[in-house]
Amino acid sequence: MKQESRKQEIVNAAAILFKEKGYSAVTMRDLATAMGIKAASLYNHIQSKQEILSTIIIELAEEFTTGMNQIVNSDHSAIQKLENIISLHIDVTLRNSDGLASLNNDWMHLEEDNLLYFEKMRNDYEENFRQIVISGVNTNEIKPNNIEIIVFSTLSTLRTLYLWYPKQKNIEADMLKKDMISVLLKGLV
Amino acid sequence: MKQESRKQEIVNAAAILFKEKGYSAVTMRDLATAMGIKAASLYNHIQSKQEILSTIIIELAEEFTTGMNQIVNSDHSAIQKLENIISLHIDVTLRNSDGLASLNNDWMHLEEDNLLYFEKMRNDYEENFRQIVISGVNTNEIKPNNIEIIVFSTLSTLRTLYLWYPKQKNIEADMLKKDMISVLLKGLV
DNA sequence: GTATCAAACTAACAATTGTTAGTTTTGTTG
DNA sequence: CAACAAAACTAACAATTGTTAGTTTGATAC
Repeated sequence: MKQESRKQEIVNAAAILFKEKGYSAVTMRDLATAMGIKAASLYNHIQSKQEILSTIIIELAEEFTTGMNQIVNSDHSAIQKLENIISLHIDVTLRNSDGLASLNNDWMHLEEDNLLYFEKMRNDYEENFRQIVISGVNTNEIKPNNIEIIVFSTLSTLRTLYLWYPKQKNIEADMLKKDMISVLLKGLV
Repeated sequence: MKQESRKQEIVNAAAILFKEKGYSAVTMRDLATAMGIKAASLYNHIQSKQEILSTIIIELAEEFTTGMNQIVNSDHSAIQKLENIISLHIDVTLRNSDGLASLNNDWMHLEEDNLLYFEKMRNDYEENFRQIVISGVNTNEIKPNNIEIIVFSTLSTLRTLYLWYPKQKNIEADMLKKDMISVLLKGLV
């Protein structure tokens, strides 16, 4: 469908505005102005404001879920798995850092099924992460610090990448991955 | 003033609601309901919704600024200073984790002077942090990884403490500080 | 018991919100 | 050119927003 293209433009523009002010503070008229059209015209392409939000968030959450599942089902060491998770976050952040703002800050404005679906994906993701850390501790790959603190501190850094990365102009993805692995993981070993 | 007390109750209730849904999504009627009164009655104690937000955020930002200034002006080593910064974040988080949600997610809804004032404090704080890391690298206390990545990963963890700490019931402040210092700093050394 | 004052109330406002209905414009295809 | 669909428009709606004005309540002090 060609309409997909115009809808995607709207979703992308919305993600930028949501990043700046949050979902609730962005009006359909704001979004329309950003697109150079009138608010009512948006509804030729989308069904509701809520649909825009869920399009942004669910797609990203599914990307993370898919990536995490591949990593979990691989036969790498715990440390290698953590390196792949870091790599996953950096890749997704590079591809759609605007949308990640909504995923991090506006997920609670999802409604009904999408809210439950998102929360399940998020919980599963965290639990997979936790199990990888635990297995790493068991195989002596990872120093036996408090598990929750390791999980939290690593995840919070990865989740906040979207805020930080766009500001760093002179860092390439590969360099970033290398340094991030060094800073986040070498301390744990 | 006795009124200070009632105002503080409102501000505290607001911080909880702002944490759950964000500043823009919380209405004065929501807040009034949480206080068990009608929306108009709130205005006997506060001047505007905006005043509530700035009260929450500016107070916290000033706490961080004061704490950071003391640390910067001390004659400790860079590592000791970083340990004190971690300690500062944990103390503030313990005292007011609800308010920290607004500081992190709703600061952009501050208006005029308060917005500028906040942004200046935030920038100064980051710059102080950065200089401490740099001096630590210069004295060989800290491994010479990319400075920005060290600053970002450490700060992002500290800034997100408010999300995580209230969920951990069986961790005391001292234990948390010890583990946090271990996870965040030992890796850098 | 009357005066006082903080703190609640009712009622209403002007502005803004997401959204719908119906119409016109634009560009492409036969 | 005629036909069609995509995509814009105007106009309006019902609901909700932050806030104000004026009034009543309830407790404390004289």
